[in-house]
Amino acid sequence: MDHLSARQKKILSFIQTFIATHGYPPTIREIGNEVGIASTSVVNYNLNKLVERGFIERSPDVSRGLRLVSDAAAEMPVRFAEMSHLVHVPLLGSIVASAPVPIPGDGFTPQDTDDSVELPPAMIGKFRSEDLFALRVHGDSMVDAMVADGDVVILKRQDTARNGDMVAVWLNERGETTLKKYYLEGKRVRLQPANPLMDPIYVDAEKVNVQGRVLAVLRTLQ
Amino acid sequence: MDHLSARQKKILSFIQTFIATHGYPPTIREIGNEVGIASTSVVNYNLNKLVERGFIERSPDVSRGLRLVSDAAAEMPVRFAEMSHLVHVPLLGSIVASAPVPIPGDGFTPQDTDDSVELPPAMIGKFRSEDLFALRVHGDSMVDAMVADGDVVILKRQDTARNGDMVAVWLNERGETTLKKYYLEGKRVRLQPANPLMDPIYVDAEKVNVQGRVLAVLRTLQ
DNA sequence: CTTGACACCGAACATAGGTTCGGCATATAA
DNA sequence: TTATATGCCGAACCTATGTTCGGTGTCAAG
Repeated sequence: MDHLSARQKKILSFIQTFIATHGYPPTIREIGNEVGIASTSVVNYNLNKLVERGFIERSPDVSRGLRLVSDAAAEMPVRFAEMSHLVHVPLLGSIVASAPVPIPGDGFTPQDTDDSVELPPAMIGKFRSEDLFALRVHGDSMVDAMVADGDVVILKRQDTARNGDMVAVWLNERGETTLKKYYLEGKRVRLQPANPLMDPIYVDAEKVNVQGRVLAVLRTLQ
Repeated sequence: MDHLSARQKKILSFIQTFIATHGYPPTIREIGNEVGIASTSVVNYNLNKLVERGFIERSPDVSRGLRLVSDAAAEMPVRFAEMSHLVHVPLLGSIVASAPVPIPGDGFTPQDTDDSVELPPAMIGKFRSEDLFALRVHGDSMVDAMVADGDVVILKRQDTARNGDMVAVWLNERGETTLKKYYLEGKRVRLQPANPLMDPIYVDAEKVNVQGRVLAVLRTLQ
């Protein structure tokens, strides 16, 4: 099966853009630097995976001896997407009301998952893609945030919020994760649902743990 | 002047064919071998001449650090360049409850607008991008469809629907546009809100004008 | 003739960059 | 549990490859 890990997708798209901008392919070390791989052997390892799956070809003992497989264009829309300029955001898991958000670095690292979401660069704005992660919403517990079952939420990892930010918070007193707009008012926090028909809740500021800021919500049907 | 020696022309054309066949540029020694130059320094010398005359560019200390300059590159297969870009969907206008949806070909053509939305190819699935258009939601009239003020809805133009499709419909009896899930039940249509807490409405099948099918909903914050 | 620019050679040098290998986790299979 | 496979790390290894430099021959100008 030609499923690629997030890391391999990242490598592939980096090779593509590198060739486009430089006119020659990147070295193993250049790839490792960009993708965040410490050892050249690991890059080598993943490049061989890409060869096995037919995305690239290599010439042994040749520096920069890489080429993208030419018929990848004609192949599948899947591969079409693999090599585009898209930003890959790791899909870390799911978000439910009854548990804290899985956050990268907190036992969840991007390498742990091979699932990822592709985003147009315009959607993530000026933020670095390393700070971003995605979660799939399960269940209808976020309906008051106008987020439906199956939606994907794009988050930027941060533990503080400014007024008006839509954030994912963990309310330790209630044992509950929720998505709300954040407003600090004195010593308490007003958490305002996105749905204008719903009422806000008020929580003591110390009981609010900001997990991340919501940058986008994606819903694809069918 | 622009004049190149026979040797330099030979070098240039070799670089071109080498890149075309290998996917990466040749080394100095590979060039020398092919063109019949014994010393690497002489190849280096002539390459610098080609740089001076603007035919190629070089990156110092980089193996195979060559690239053909624009017009030479224009002859190269640019297969990956254009396919790597995002799908552009025209943003035709806004969708409100009180007016029919602006549909391409119905007085609204993609050329009429210069605004567009970039999408990852994965999000539009197998559909042709020509059939797609986007609308921005204004106001809170779509909250029962879990669509908020400011969201962008990606639609595929079609005037029929299958059961379960999320569609944009114009209800001429009510004079209202709405986003609902479509279920044909006998001679009437059940229009089910996405929000599971809301109740469906029932409309005579002839009074329902399907404007398009919703493929995705995008919400970007900040 | 001398000088100097031009094109080239050969060899030595330095480093950019691919390859290999032992080891360490984690997960799934036996 | 013990295996086996996968993904990763770090270091050592070695060669592929760009750079430098002292020479040689030619030719035209001073």
